[in-house]
This record gives sequence, structure tokens and C-alpha cells, in this order.
Amino acid sequence: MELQKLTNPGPAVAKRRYDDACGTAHGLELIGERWALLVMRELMLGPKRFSDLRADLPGISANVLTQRLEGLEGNGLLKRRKLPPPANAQVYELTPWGYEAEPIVQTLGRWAARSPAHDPTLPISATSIMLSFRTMYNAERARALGATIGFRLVDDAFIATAEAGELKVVRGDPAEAEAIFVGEPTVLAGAVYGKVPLNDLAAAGALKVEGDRAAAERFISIFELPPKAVI
Amino acid sequence: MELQKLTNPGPAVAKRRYDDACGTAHGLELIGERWALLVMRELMLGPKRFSDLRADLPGISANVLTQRLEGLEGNGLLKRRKLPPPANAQVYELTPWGYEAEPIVQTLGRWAARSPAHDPTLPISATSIMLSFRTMYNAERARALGATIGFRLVDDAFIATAEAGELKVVRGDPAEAEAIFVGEPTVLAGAVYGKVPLNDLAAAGALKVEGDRAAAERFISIFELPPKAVI
DNA sequence: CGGCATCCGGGAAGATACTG
DNA sequence: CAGTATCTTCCCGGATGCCG
Repeated sequence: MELQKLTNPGPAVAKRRYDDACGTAHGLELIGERWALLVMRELMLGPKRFSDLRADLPGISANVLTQRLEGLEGNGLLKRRKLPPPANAQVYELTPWGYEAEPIVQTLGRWAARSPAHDPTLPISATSIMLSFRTMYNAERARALGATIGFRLVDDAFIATAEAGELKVVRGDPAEAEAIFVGEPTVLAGAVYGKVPLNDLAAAGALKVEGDRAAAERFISIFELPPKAVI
Repeated sequence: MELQKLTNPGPAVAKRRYDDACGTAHGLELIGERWALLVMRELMLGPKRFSDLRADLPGISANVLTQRLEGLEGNGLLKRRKLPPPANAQVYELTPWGYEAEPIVQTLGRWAARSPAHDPTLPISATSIMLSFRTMYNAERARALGATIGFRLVDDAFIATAEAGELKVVRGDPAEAEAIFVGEPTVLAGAVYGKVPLNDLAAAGALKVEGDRAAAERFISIFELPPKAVI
């Protein structure tokens, strides 16, 4: 049994809405609150648990994460699901419509990458860097490349396949990959976007490459950041 | 001469940032605050004055609009410009990089239009409806159509040209248009997306069509809303 | 009138502690 | 592990007033 707050002023106080038929305004009501789109981003490559979300969104507090998850669930963008025994853990998973928000994440990210204020040395989550591959690959260069590359990033593993100019990224164990990157996401980002030489990172023990080193180098070469905007 | 707030706790208190190298997170720092993207939207078809922005964003308060304009200017997304005499008015205009944010507005709007909770009967601004034409036209149907249509929406006028499957929308006086819609943006939205018959609207005096009525009907027919998402 | 600055109330976000 | 509870801080929204 729940009590309504007695001090609740009732429906006379309109909640923070944009009274606007524009789809963009409605989109902001759905996913425009602080942290909401980043929670969506973290779920784009598959369901996660509360504590994983918390770990991958440094700075979010538990109660805000709870509120965002409730809001997104209420808006039909994600669902709570209980994994079958023996895992028995509760996970949060995007609905099909939730997954369709990926172009928003991509478009915003690609645009913001041109910002002169963008600091690429900050920490980055495993999901972020894998999603960025989908956004930032050069289709022309990828066309010339057929490759299956694996990633073991701390707790998560992914497989990226470049084929006929398309780049696919899925969560999963990279068994058949030609090369496998092993290390932390932020270091991987330095290698791919900062073009820090793999040799240096390997020597420092920061990022290992298992398998075909040349294939790993070719993979890195298909990514490029857009030019900075001139203000 | 400006005074720093004496109560300012100094740089010890980190401002609300997402410490995240992900481009999406940085994008949210640039344009993720409440109202910011809607301010950008209102400037997408050309500069505006403070009071016009306020009128086109119902619900925004003057001080919040001031803060957003300062923030967006500081981020290099817009500039204040003084019109030459005799106008002498100050206007806010997007920078080239600011204009490049249009795909964000579009992607978000197209995605959110699928929301079951979207209420298309709310008021809509002139800029919103004109921008939505760029987003929502069916390229296939537009290909079969060559048309120049004008719009006189209260204080603003626009020209839309459909040509070779492309739809262009610019601010300007519609002199040469085959047909001109005259009325309020919200009523126009009802005609285009609600498919309210033009005859009914004309009879009610809500929306007039000057010129070639058949051309106006054909123009409306190239737009369609995406199917609602199933939750 | 346009473009703010200021003050205030309410509510959202952040940090920390605590519980099943 | 998966959240609540509580407290503080800050932002948003509304009203008012200043000033060219």
C-alpha cells in the first residue's frame, strides 16, 4: 500500500513538459533527462544489471539510476527481465523500439566528436568504444577489408566483423577472431583514435594483441575522427 | 567590471559533467540541457530575436532562455549579431557547426514520432512544422512531384521546393509558388499529418490556400508519419 | 519593448549511508 | 547485489524590476 504525498499539490501543477507537438520535443520528454540517453547507450549491445550500469556510468548515483530506469521502463523503452536460474539475476533490456534509438546516439556522437572541447582522454566504457566503431568507421576503407576482430575488455567481450563495407559489432566470446585486443577500453580508444602505436601499448603491458598483429593494425586503420569544427 | 560570487566554492566543486570520452556524452554536455536543443531547432531556418524565440518556445522563461543562449554561444553553436540600421535589432544565429546539428533534431524527431504517447494536437511552431517537412517527406512520392509551395504562417514565411526527390525548405517570401498555405502552423500540421481535408479547413476559415489547390493537395500527399512502435 | 539581473519556491541531481 | 533513505546542493520556472 502506498501513500500519496499529502503535500502533493495535485494535477494543478503541470509536470515539466514542453507543450509542443514537434517530434523532437516529444523525444526530449522521452529520453531528454540527464543520464537517460547514456543509460540507453549502455544497453545498446545487450542487457545489463543494475550494478554494471552503475559501474559503466561513472558519476551516476544509485537513486538517479533507479529513477531513469523507472522512467525509461514507463516510456516503453526498456524492460526488467529476470534471468532463469541459476543466474537468477535481474537485468534491464531495451525493447525493440528502444534499440531503434541507436541512430540518435550515433548522430549526436558523430556531431559532438567535431567539438573543439571534446576530450578523448577521459575514461570510456566498453560499450561506448564498441558502439563508436559502428559510428566512426570509414566505409571506403572497410570495403577493402574483410576481418573478424575480437575484444576482451575487462568484464565484457565483443566480436567485430568488417565485411563488404559494413561493420557489425556484437557481444560475445571471440573464438574465431583473427586478432583479439585484450585490455581496458580507454587504452583501446587511444590506440584506435589516438593512433598510439600498438607496440608501445604492448610494451607497457596496457593492451595486448593476440593472434594476427597485422590484422589488428589494419582494423585500426579503418577508423578516423571527423575534422574539428571551426568556430 | 564583474564580481565573482563570493559564495562560489571554487573549482573544488566539479560542475555537472559526464566524465566520459564518448562523443554522445560530450554532445549531451553541449546541447543536453533542458530547452537547449529546442532553441537550436528554432534557429535552424535562420536567425531570430530574443522575443521571437520566447514566443516560439511556449513555457520557457526569460532567464532560462538567457542562460541557454549564453551556454550555446559559449560552446560555439550560435552567435549574437546586430542587424544593421534601421533594424538595429540583436539576433541570435547558429554558427556553421550549429547548423550541422540539424540531423540530431531530425533523427530524434523521427524516432519520437513513433511514440504511442506522442500527441500531435499540441501547438507547434512555424519552424517546427517546416523542419518536419524535411524529415518526414517520402522521397519516392516526392520524386514524382515537382512543386514550389509557399507558406505564410502568422509572422513567418517559407518556400518549399520538391524537386528530383529532394525537398528544400527556406525562409523567404513565397512569390512564385504554385500554391500558398496561409494560416497557423498547428492547423497546417493537422492538414498535412492529420489529413484533415483542406476543404473543411478552408470552410472554417482556419487555413487558406492561394493558387493551385490541386498542387497543395499533391504536396500534402508526400508526407506520412511512421508507424507507431509496439511496446 | 528587448535583454537581461534578482529573488524565491519547488524539484531534480549528487553524495552518503543504510537495508533486505 | 540491488536498490532505499536522507540530506544537501543546484537547476528550473515564475515573478518582478532595472535600464537602455
